[in-house]
Amino acid sequence: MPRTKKHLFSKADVELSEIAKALTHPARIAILKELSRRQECICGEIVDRIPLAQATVSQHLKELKSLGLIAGEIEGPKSCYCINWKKLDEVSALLRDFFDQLRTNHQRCC
Amino acid sequence: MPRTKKHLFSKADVELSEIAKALTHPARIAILKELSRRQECICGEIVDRIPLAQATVSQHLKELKSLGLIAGEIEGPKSCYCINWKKLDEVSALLRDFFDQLRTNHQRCC
DNA sequence: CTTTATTATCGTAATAATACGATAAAAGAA
DNA sequence: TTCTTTTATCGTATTATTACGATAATAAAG
Repeated sequence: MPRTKKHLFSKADVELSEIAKALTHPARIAILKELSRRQECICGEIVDRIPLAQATVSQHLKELKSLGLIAGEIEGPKSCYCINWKKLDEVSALLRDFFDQLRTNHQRCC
Repeated sequence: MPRTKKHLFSKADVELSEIAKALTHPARIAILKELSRRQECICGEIVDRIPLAQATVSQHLKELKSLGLIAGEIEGPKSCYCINWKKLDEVSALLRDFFDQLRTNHQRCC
């Protein structure tokens, strides 16, 4: 029955919800933190740091990549990921704007 | 097979992921925006504004309530919701801190 | 060329989220 | 009391997410 009804909402609301989805798993948060801590892009060191199977970590990396939050380059057998700071700043700004907007609208309530 | 492994992550990462979950559906974002626009708490006017069945909207309200982002009081047949600004500010701060932390760690990358 | 190490993808199973009709619950109106 | 309005909950169907073993793919090492 549940064909999703998300298309009935505004573009802005859908976009924000997509962004939020990136952060709904602690593994993806941990991956972003780990990547931000490194001077240089790492590869499968991430796998060692995340308490999940290699296949699962790879899947989370793929999701972060498809959202544009990280970039990955395959270098032979290894592959190398890093944060897409431009995108991350955009995302951060969108979330900040959302909360600011709520605050501004706020007039009086219970 | 997938018994969730979220308990293997840090408390902070899990907490942030729970917060993000509140925003992963455009209906919940729209509800928060709608509530913030009102001077007084409204009730089922939300249902009229959200393009989903009454039962579904009620379910989204319940989720926002269980996360503490909104408060609801039953007043006879009607019920009245409003934003919990204290909680919303906490959530907003946590997200801001997260992005700031990433930025601070950032040293050099590809 | 064969082996090894590293990562991505496939298949699949389990669980969570979404959506709504039907119905219950609650209190005011008739 | 009975009817009406409003909202919450239950049951259930569908879809999405999570998780991992197995396996493919890739390039360097031997």
